[in-house]
Amino acid sequence: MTSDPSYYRWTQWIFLRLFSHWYDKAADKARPVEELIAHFRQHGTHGLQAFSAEYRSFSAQEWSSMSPVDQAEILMNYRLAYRKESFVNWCEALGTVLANDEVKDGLSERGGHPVERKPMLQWSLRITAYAERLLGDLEKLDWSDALKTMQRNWIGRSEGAQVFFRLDGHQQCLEIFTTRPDTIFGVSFMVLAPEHEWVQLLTTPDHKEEMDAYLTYVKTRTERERQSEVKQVTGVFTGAHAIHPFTGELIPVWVSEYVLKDYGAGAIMAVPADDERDRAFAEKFQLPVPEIIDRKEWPDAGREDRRGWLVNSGFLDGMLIPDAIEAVIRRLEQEGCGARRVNYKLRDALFSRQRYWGEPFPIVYNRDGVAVPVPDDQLPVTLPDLDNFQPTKEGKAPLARLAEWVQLADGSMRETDTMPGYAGSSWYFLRYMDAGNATSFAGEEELQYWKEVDFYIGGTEHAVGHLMYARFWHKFLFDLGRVPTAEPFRRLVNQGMIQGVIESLWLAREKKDGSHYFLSADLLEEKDRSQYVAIPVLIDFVRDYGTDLSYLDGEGLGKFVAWRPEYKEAIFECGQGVWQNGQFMPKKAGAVSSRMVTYSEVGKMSKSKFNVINPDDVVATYGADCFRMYEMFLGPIEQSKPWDTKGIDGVSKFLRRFWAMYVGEDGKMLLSEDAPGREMERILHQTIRKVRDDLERLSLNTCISHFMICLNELRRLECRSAAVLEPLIRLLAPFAPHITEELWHRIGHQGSVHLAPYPEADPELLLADEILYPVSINGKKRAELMAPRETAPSDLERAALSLPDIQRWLLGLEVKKVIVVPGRMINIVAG
RNA sequence: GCCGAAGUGGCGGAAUGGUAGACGCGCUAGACUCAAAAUCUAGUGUCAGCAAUGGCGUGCGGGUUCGAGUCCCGCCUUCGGUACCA
Repeated sequence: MTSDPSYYRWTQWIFLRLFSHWYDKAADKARPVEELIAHFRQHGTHGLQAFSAEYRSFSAQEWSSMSPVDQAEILMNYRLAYRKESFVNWCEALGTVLANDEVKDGLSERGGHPVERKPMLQWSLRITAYAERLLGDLEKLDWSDALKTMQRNWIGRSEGAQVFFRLDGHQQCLEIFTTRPDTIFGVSFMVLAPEHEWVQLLTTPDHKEEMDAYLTYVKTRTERERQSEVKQVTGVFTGAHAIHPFTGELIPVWVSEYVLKDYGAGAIMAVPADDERDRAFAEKFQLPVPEIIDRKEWPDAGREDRRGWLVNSGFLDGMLIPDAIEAVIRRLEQEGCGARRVNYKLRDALFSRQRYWGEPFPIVYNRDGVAVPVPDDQLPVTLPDLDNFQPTKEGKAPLARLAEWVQLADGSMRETDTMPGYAGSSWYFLRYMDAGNATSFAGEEELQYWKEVDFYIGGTEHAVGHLMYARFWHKFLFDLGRVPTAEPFRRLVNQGMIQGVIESLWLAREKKDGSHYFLSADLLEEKDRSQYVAIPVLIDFVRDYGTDLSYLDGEGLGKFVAWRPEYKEAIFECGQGVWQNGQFMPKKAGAVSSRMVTYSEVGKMSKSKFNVINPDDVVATYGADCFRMYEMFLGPIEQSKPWDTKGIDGVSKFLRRFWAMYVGEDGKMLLSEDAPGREMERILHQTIRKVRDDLERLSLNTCISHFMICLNELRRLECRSAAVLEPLIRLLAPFAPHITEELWHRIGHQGSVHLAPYPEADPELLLADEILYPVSINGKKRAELMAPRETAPSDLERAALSLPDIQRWLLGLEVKKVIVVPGRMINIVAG
């Protein structure tokens, strides 16, 4: 649906709104760019509180004298959809950009080619402008705490200070962010991210060679690796020095991959005395570690507890940490070399993809290269047909191949990147409210009627991706007055993931005799594991799928290399022999067939893992109702588990028996108008109550078992009474929508069963006349007692004590106390 | 490391502090059938016993309680999330 032009027309439309709006921090909402331009014209940047990437100030006059190209560039700093240089995982050999998922240990998952971090001009969405609201509004939502915590951590708000350090021999000041400005007297070095724009500028000639080598090394490392290998400390000295704002001391400036470009200012002041990473770095490179916090009074306190007295810290000496933080910020502000600052871990969302399948951007570039929106009345910009979906040699998106599509008559050129999957998925729920609307993404009246999504059931895998983007788009549309609520999803429950088994082959990192070399999983020893990369295999090729010994036979290997031509000539070491180019060469006589064991692990079912099981097959065999009920029956909704059809027959039997209750083998209806027995009514009403209760707490698996129990009992009673069986259809309708609808019509109703009222339990009919009491001695059950519902506790006690079994057990014991819980149990305390 | 969740038969799982293992799968036996499938009936935690019956049983060790899978304390294990976040 999101890939249909009549839908993505509105995705493009929303994108253009994002493009033409900026975030006003004073009003705390998005406003049209025209208003920003008006402000620039009158006041320049004076008095402006806007969310932007760079802080630049200019006067009204300076603005007016700028060229249109320069003005456009300035505006890009403010637009909510904007273009900037971003780092991507570039794979030269494949000529494409890869997702973090597709890169393993610096090599592409496909083919094992080197991948490097490369800056490219990309569209991004300024979600960071909404960070505070995305954080604050979480409070109002009826979501699980686990999910809220995840979003909070992802947004990662931290309070601290930005500090500017003058640089020795340079004009510029180096900006850093710290949550602990009080430790400023403990700074013994500075660290820049390798991508920091001043690395080249600051590196002195005698350190240049070492720095270039280091930067080359860092390029081969993905962000994920840089963040996961905590133990290895690497870095290079630039040769430059910063000047301490209070002491005037010279502080060496280093570059290290442990500092990330996109967080804070991309540079830190390192305080080895109070930061583990800084300390490890100082130890490795023998930098001083000045002590500045005295924690003697709080021996158990960690860094996070912020307990301690400041020492060796100039004017901060003798202060407690929280007081020192306040004092130092005040002083930094007075001296104009720093300010209080709130920082977020959340980063702007990369919105460009160099792929074919995606919504085209409704953007053209004029002769000056300025991005210009396609007018609303020319939307949608549709995805043109293409016969080659590869990126171009220069790394441009596949659409760039279509010169006649890209090049417009007036000399301007179309954007050739496409939008990512989450573009369409960020607002689809709004389209459901008014799917056919041709003049708006959804009509105002419809939006007012439906408002937001009352109840959203989704997997945790969307916790910080989809759910964050959708909230952001929704808030933006709310600012525009286009949706009535500030949040899209009021209540949210995380269902467990249906997992799959991921099957992979081990590929050696090093080629053997110039060929790719795969090793059967049963032959790989633990110690050699780091020398191999797991290459996922389409599970259709695998024999004994899901077992420890799942494998590819010769046929499977043939399919594998046909599917992955880059491994056409690879060597497959199978143990008993070697398979290559469709031939199996046994090592010794007697080995007949190849058996390439795959590595199996339970994980999410995902297109990228090639382990998706299509429910169509199950639906074709068992029907959609059965599939639906079996999924419910599997277990608690929030629990993840691998997909397994082992128990599906039970549900299938239930549905067939259910049908057989109503319809005879000759197709005739079996219902009678006879008055139902009391027991039948009780069974029905107890089932109604239990199903309603369990539905309320989303315990769907127990609902299904209540239906099974109900059916078993009604079958035992040979129930045909319409007074019982008619409400039962309505009760089952949400669980088995098709079969119930069919039965509903067969028993003579016209409308849909799904519009009929849901049955309510009659409390009068719920209670059984007799209750079977367990009789325990000291908490151990020794006998049972059947008694009428209204029996008084004292009578129950007498009856229990007189049971023969109980008398036998009580021989030689003294009864000390009898506990009777009416309707529940009887316990005799004896000793 | 931190945060979160969970440990119950051969398996998926059930149990407001009150009969542990509901319901289903699987398995065993029987009925129907020439036979099989399908269907139906019965049994199925474990140990001892022909049986009646009894002992033991919810990861491990303690505790609270008339009574603990459930509550409390301490451990173990597994799964999920997350991490050079300055």
